[in-house]
Amino acid sequence: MSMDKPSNTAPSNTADDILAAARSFIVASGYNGFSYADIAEVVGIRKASIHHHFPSKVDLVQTLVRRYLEDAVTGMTELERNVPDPPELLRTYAGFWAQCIEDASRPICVCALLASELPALPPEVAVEVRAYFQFLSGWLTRVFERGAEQGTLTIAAAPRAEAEAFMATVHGAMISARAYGDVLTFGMILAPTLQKLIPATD
Amino acid sequence: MSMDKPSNTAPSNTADDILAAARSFIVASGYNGFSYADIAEVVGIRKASIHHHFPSKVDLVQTLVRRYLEDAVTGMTELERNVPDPPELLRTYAGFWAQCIEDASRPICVCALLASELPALPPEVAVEVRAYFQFLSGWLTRVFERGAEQGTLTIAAAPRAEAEAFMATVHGAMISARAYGDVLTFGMILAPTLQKLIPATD
DNA sequence: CTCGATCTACCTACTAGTTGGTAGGTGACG
DNA sequence: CGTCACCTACCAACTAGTAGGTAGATCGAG
Repeated sequence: MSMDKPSNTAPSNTADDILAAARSFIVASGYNGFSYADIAEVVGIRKASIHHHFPSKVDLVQTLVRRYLEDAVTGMTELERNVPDPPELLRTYAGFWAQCIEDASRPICVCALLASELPALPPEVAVEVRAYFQFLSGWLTRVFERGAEQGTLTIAAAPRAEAEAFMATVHGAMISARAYGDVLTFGMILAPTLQKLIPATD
Repeated sequence: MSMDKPSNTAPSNTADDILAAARSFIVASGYNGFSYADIAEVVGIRKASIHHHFPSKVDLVQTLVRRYLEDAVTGMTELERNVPDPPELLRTYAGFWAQCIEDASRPICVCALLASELPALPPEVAVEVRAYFQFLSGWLTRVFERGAEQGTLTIAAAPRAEAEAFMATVHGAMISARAYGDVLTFGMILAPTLQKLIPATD
């Protein structure tokens, strides 16, 4: 199997290209909205070659979502180190997605989209999507707990409930932006949401 | 398989059966998540017969979403006549969906799901989905306007923004409930959301 | 240094099954 | 009679996935 060091023989980025293509298809139309043929065309290889990197579609999407979660974990960890203030943390998180939607680089969260069609997902993928929600909800819960302790966030219910509500609003705002075809909708929705959570200071 | 005849003189309800089957498939897995063969099996007719009622898949889903919107319009109008109080209106709306999710009868809003995969939808369907969002947002905006005038709703931003935020939270909460596989999640999310909007009366 | 074994990344060609959709026929009924 | 609702029997295109082959890089042994 693989005891080799990937340090020198790195240039095979085809697997990453496949994952990137798959992600762009998934955020456009979900798990059933793309085929190996679609990916083959944009990556520039033959359909069968995809199976060399990802034996089945389940493997491909499972890898994709797992990596998506890993990126979220590292991203949130880094964000928290740079920006320790709970209100600023929420603002930065919301601002990140506002930016992603406005420049169309990531018009919606992969896991939010996949969760909406979760009953139809292969179980291997479903479990990864669920893990993403649990991680994000846990992270937000800790932010709200800290904000409540410090008095820097105004919360009316348990931190867990506030975190789930905040996450739901973010995901719903992505969907609304998509429904209206208006990238500014996301920011319009998050503004009052953040305003209610952050005591007026200025 | 049996040729049981609809001896009751009712008009052909096959079209409605097809629409009902399509809806249950769509809420499970989206536009690309079902086929004419799937519908034929649960309705108990042959695949080709569906084309007699709905010439194409686009016709079928377009009819479905249009009727979904019509039902929403009549439902909201009736609701507003019975329950004129803005806070109670929001509570009833949220409670309706909480009930639908808990008894699994409508585990998610058809249009919220379709909106998430909107770029992949046929334009005829996309326009109906957009119309649903516009109607619901408009209705909620009027509720928030009235609540703000009366002082029965505590809003921090423009009624339109509050309405969009509320709608987004409802849709996001549906997705979270689905992601966690926990029907009580929806209610947990809506509780603090409503609490913030409705001034304490006790 | 060279020979061959092995591995990687890709290919052509194919399979079995599914997709939405069509053509044309049949029996019931007013 | 014609219309309606449904049928059988198709179709071309597409689905994920498989079989087997090839060019080139790598590597260890003689």
